[in-house]
Parts: sequence; structure tokens; C-alpha cells
Amino acid sequence: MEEAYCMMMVGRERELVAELRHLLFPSPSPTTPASHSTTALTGDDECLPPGLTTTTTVSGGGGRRRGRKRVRRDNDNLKLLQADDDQEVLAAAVHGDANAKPLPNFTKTSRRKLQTTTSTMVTTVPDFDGYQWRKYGQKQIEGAMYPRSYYRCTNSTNQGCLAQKTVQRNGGGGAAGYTVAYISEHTCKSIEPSLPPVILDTTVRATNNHHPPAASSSCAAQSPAAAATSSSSDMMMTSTSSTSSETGNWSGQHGAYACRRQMIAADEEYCCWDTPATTTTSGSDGGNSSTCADQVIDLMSGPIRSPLHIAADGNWVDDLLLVGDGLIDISSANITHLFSF
DNA sequence: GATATTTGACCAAT
DNA sequence: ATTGGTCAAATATC
Repeated sequence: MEEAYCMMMVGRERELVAELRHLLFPSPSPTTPASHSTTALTGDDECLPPGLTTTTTVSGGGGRRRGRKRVRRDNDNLKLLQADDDQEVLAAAVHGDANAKPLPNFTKTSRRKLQTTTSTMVTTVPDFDGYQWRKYGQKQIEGAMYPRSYYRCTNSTNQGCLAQKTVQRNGGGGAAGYTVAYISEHTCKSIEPSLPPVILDTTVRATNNHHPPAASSSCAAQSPAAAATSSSSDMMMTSTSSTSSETGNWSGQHGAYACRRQMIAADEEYCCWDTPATTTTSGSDGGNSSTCADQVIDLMSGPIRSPLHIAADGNWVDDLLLVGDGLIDISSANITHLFSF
């Protein structure tokens, strides 16, 4: 039965894969030739999956570019950092200023040249998850191949929304690996409530054999990223791991959501996370007997990075969580949802 | 001018 | 001392 179900879904899955790939990982096209080749210069898409928060365009839209050196406020002897010219920074470094910024390999002029050749980044969609996010930081995490980006809900200022998320591209390898961690719940109203959020997968996993409480185990119970609108609900897979998703809400703003399992991976053939051998469970309501240890092994060994849903209280998972190629410590953060794909 | 991004600096936790 | 998360100046675009 599982097999038949899986077979039945393959065709549909492929369509979805193509659709979502087009959405999330648009391939270079004649209309956007510079997007992939030049945005890398900014280092931005080292972390961001295209389409996750921004899309690229050559139409000269309202993208934002790299910033400038920040002036230290509290130390006059470091005013070299105020230098508006990279050559001054270079001089600072030459003179042994250990706090000087890393040396650029190009002059101010060449940097500007790089900027002008960088394609414009335009936020054309609220977001992958239906909300708009403002990036407020990026950090190279030790051991991670790509930097982690930090986002706040754009309504954090005007509505005091506490929602945050981090996006990190996983290390190399065959599978597309992005891990998105949602921290805190949205307390705002979505800017574009009509735009359908998309769930890629709805797996719940604990690394310490803790099981999530049934009430909060649904992938879509509170996650915007776990949502799909009616337009896509017909594609919803009635997987064991999303049994309770149909009635879930995301802060009550998007109404009922349906989880949709979707494979975003290098190999589209890996379509059957729901097979008994690889099924992950949403907890006590999942009705699946596979152990968490098995799930971990499955998720780690499988080519698909299955999105994860963490209970809203974050309490039932208190270990290091292995996602993709990197460890994410979710014990100290109020991570409400965690996805990787 | 408003808004968003970039990115080095700052700072708290470990 | 190191690391991850955040701040905020600089800057681009609308």
C-alpha cells in the first residue's frame, strides 16, 4: 500500500519538484544571465537559496548592495577603521592593527566596479514562508561551509513582531542543503497573507528519543513554512508525519494549513520518505513506530534533507540536531521550527 | 527621504 | 580566548 501510494505520487511529485525547483532554485536563464555569476561576488547567495527571500533580476529593481565599514564608536585609536578608503585600512593592517578588517583584494575603485557588475537583488516575493524578512546579520559559523544569515520579520519594528529566522546553507554535497530555523512566533500580520506559503516537508525528529507532544507535533501546527493554501492542498500528501497538519494554524493568521511533502533534492527519485524504512514521525499522532534513532540515521544517510519541525515550546528537543552537514544547537535558542531542504 | 542590504564591530555566553 | 548573535554605519535603490 505504501508502495502503491508512493508510485502514485511519483508523477505528482515530479511536477511539484519541477515547480518548486523553479521557484526556489531558478536556473540561469537568458533573462538573468548575471544573477548567479555575479551575486556570488557579494557572498549573499552563499547563504540564501534563490527565491527563499529574494529573487534576482536584471530589471534594475530595488535591491540593496553591500554596505560600508562601520565606525567604532568607543575607541579613538581605531579611527583608522573610519577610513573611507580601503587603502587606509591596508595601511592600518600594515602597521599592525590587528583589529583592522580583513584585507580586500581590490581597491575602492575595483570594488565599485564589482558592485556595478553585480546584478540587482530584488525582493519580489514576501518570502518562501509567506512573511517578509529583513536581514540584520550574517555570520560565518565555525565548521560551516557557508555563512549563516539572520533575519527578522519586517514587522519587528512597526508591530513588534518577535519572529526571527536564520538561514544557513549546508555544506557541499549532492543535495540542496538549506537549513532554516524559525525563532519565536509571529505576532504580526503577514504583509501578504494571500501568498501561499509552501511546505517542503514535514518531518519531526528528536535526537534524544524524546517524543514531541501530540498537541504541538504537527508540522503545520504553527509554522508558516509548513503551510500550503487550498491551491496546493490537493497535492497534499497524507503522510503519517503530517496527519494533524490540516487543522494547524500559524499564529492564527493564515487559517488552516495543510502540510505538503515535497522533495527538493538533487535526485528526484528519492520520493518516498514515507516508506516504512524511512518514515519519520510527527510524534504520538504519527502512528509510526520507527524510533527516533532510526529517523536520525535515515535523515543523515538519505540524500534528502528533510525539513524538520520542532515543537513550538522547543522543549522536547534539547540536543544537537544534525541537519545536512552541520550541527545546529537548538537547546539554547527558542527555535520554533527548523527546516532543511 | 525611506527602506533594505552589507559587513565589520560589538558583546554576551561559554 | 573563542564563538555566535546583534548592532549600526555605509550605501544602494526607489
